[in-house]
Amino acid sequence: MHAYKPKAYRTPDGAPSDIVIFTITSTERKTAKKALPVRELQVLLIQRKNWPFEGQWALPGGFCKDTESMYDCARRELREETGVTDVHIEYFNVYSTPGRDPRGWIISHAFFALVQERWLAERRAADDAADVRLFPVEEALRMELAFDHRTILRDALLKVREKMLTTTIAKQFLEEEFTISELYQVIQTVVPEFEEPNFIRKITSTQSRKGIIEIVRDRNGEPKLSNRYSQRAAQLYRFTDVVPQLSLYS
Amino acid sequence: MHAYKPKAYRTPDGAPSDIVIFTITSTERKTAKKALPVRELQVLLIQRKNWPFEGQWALPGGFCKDTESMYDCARRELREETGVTDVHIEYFNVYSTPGRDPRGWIISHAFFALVQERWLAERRAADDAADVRLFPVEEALRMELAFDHRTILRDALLKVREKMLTTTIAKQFLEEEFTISELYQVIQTVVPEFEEPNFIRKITSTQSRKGIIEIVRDRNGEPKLSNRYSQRAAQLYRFTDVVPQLSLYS
DNA sequence: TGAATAGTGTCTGTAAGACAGTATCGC
DNA sequence: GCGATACTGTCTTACAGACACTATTCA
Repeated sequence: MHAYKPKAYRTPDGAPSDIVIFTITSTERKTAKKALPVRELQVLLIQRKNWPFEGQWALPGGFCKDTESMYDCARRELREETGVTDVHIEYFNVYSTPGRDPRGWIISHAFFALVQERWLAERRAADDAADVRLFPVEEALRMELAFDHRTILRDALLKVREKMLTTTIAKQFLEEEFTISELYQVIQTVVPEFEEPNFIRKITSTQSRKGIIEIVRDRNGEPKLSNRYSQRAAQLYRFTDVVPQLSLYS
Repeated sequence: MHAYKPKAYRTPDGAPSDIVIFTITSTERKTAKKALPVRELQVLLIQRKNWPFEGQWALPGGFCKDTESMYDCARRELREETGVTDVHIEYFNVYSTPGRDPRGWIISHAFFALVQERWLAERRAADDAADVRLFPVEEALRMELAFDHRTILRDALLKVREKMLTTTIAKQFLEEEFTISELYQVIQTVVPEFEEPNFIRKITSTQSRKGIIEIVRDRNGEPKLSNRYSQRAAQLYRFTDVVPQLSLYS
């Protein structure tokens, strides 16, 4: 009936995805023999080797193809930039302020990914990047990043902090089996102001939330312990499939 | 240095925003004289009068211009479709599955808006729409909507339900001052399975959350009451500026 | 024995959850 | 007095928060 005119108006010059890749690095403390490692939240940046923002650090990302969804695009870029597959990747916002990219009208879709440090071991630079590096988040936030990537990084960090406290994404930074101290440390690494003196009581003996983790037992039904970081062996836990439902009103 | 070739690859044919406009309708019960109204969650749809999906119902929305951000676009579309400004509007997801729009490669950005029924009083159809109507959400979810709009509507509803229980967006559906019953009713209208026998105790006398609402007092410092819906006058409350921080771990 | 981690015991005050009871007021 | 809304009283159990105490093992 009505003919559709596809190019009556200007169309975008590209729809990329940008990915804020977070990891937690662990470094052993030399002071003590068996002690909890020092953990730090880091973000992966690449140094641009092309115009615009040549030489500046930027979030990894790239243009979406017409044969893939934004989510596919983000996963592909993550694989191409880091070699990593099968990790937690989540969309969180769109960045579309006019003029945000000197190349034209480019609408960027921001994802964050949570990756274990060991998956990044064999990371490799993509064509587009002169260098790839991890930076502590606090340092990255003080840098002058390409485009509006500092804003994107700040938003991603706020989102991850919120989700760290309201969902079970902490498991992305932990082994399948972990001790309560490790969990506590991971939460504190992402949310520095988090402090909870009676943490172990709350999580293990509070009816309303103890369902989210469970004690690991060996095949004899005996509680499974670990002394990786301690003299006295600690109980191992794992996350269950329970999806916590928080509510203001109940 | 490196010349930038803007049209080396195919670029998107458009980046629209689609808006899921929710409202709660109130209809008086004829049985009783002073009684709480029957409330229902409704969504605004428009009937398309152009190809594609001519004649089918769709979410309001439209293409973004290169002089505005996606958020600006959504607000403009909301104003054009309903005449409404200054309401809660929030971005929640991107829809980009290849083939989702027969007109080409079109990446849609989905927002939801929460609007009071009375703001929709003087709504008017846009050029593009043969008709504009409110549908109960449950009915809209059973309809065959244009494009992937049923998926978008379903996702929006899940998001709004989650936010209804974890943030103070309930205030978008209430007057500045409201009674506890009205608040309870609004929550139940959006989240039908919500039930909380001791609701009034929790919200008014629990240290950890009573900060989110406060008693309204008149200029003499006397508690301000309302008997709009009841024989016995009920205490009026208002939301404070407190932003609730929910946490699994504390 | 001390350092480092991993817990447990116990007490107090507050909150959750259930459910019955009272209050107000128009018809 | 009834119906409809709006609370309050009271009781039991659960949880929060504090803090001292015990447990395990290695250097």
